[in-house]
Amino acid sequence: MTNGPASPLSRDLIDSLFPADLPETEHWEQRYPPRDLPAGAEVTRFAPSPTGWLHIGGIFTASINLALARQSGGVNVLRVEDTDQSRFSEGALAQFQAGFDYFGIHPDESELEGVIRGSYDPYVQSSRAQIYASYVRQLMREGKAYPCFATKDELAEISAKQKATGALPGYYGDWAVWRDAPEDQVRTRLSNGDPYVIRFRSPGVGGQRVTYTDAVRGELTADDNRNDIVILKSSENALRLPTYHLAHAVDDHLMRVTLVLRGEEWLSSVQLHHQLFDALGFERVRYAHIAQLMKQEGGSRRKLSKRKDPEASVAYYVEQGFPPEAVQYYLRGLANGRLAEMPLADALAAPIKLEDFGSAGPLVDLVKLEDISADFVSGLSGEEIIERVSAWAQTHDQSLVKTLDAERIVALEALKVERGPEVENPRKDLRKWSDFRPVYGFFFSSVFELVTDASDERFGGLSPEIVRELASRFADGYVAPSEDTVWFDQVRSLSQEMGFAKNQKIYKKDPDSYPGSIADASGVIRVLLTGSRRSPDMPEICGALGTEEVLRRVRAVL
RNA sequence: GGUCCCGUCGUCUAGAGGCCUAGGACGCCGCCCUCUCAAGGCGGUAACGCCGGUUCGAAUCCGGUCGGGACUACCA
Repeated sequence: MTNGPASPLSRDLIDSLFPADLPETEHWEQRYPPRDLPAGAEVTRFAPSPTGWLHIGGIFTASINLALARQSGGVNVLRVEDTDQSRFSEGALAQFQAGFDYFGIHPDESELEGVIRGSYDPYVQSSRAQIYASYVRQLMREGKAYPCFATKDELAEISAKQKATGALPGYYGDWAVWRDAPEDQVRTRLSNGDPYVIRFRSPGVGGQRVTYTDAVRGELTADDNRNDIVILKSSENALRLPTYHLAHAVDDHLMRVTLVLRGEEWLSSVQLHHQLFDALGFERVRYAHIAQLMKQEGGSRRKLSKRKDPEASVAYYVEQGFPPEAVQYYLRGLANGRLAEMPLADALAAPIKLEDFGSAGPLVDLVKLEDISADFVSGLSGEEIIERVSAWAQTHDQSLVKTLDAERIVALEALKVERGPEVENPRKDLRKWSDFRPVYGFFFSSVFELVTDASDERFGGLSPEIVRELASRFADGYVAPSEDTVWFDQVRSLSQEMGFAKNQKIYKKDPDSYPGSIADASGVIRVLLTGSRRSPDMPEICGALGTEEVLRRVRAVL
């Protein structure tokens, strides 16, 4: 078995496979010179495929990449990996943009919506076909790559035989039928116009072990790669594009990337990538393989999947209106556990450490995220909340925008209730912007629906007569809240006059003697005012609503 | 099947041979506060996957085993 670069095909044959004016690799090396950066500066990159909304794991990886570059005084690149035309989804780039904007991720170099930032462009792989071709030609001239005419069926046959005989799957050794094919055979197929791919001639030997260091996992050992993987896709396509492996090597070298941070699903490709870097004469990059975000399913866990799990897509967080800070904080805590123990602002400012990454894939815990989020929102002022809710509603709840615009004063009053700098223990009833309507909607006359039926079940089974009497007497004697009165006293005395139990304990001891407890009585007023048995502090609500509106709501049931 | 990665409360984790009767956070449960919620206060529940070995001593080191995950494409 031959492994080293065997006698290459003749130069004229190889060159005839490429455009005559294709630049030499030296051209690209000069076009994309090493970066002038201080020592220790990391050049990182985030390289998603345009297949729709970003995976939340993408935001995870993207922000860590960005942080690593920023905290080291380096550069962060966004590169679009669209070498698989069949998976391309229209609008994906706009969705990337929307996701990045939402989370405030702004790479230093990118190419989105036609705007190029950075001088190592283009940043979209389908625009780099010529570059890859130069390097493939070089590899072929050196006998490190060769054309393969095996058809899909032939490949399937090979793999079936391997399976039947228990041989390792792959295109290697005797299975690599085109690896050392005689030149005249290649010429014949070429003149027939048969489609072909270019394969890498792997220098790997079966059973050979290799060791390398991963920046998060430390020293790793594995069998060396010996598969002659495809590096340039079929000539059937008008535009010959590379596979991920070749594109990764060429792009990360030419973009002068120093640290490749990617998901652990790439771990088993490292040996191959090292071979490729070596064959191309590139300096090897440092790798950091981080764990995948997981999802609990039954007794086991699996990769969080965009197809199955709504929370896997960035769209979910954007649509629900989770504050980006909270999501970022949560994600950072997942990356480096110690950051989760810090206050949000500190954690977002603290550096990320590769060695602090956990190796196991964490489960995404939406409940925890919501807790973080509620805590974050409770620290915001009413103005800030309105601003953010409005911005969110702009694309997700148009009618709420109108309400907020028209009744801004009301909105402000609503958000003053048990909130603000002087409040020691602010309300934590808002986790995401979409919570605003269900939680605070009743403050707005245009959103609130009057409760007109005295036998409404929200009154908790009190007789309609009692409900009406309560409403009527409350309204008639209503006094707006003020500083020197205890507002609730009017409810208290009214409910006592009507025979309600003074408190829950008394009522529970002897339920038959009372129509209900004071909680039931105040519940009636609460339902009339808010439409719900649960609400913030009533006097504050009344203050915000104003006497006229309070009376209108209470009397609606009469 | 093969290769690799991973394994501490339900979840995220702290833990680098004695500071571990294993700490924190979220959740859950209870109590308190209370006109209902959201909170808040206090308390509680709950984990080193398993088996061997090394050692005076192991969650920490070693071996095995079990379990989970990833890869095994002209997808990334």
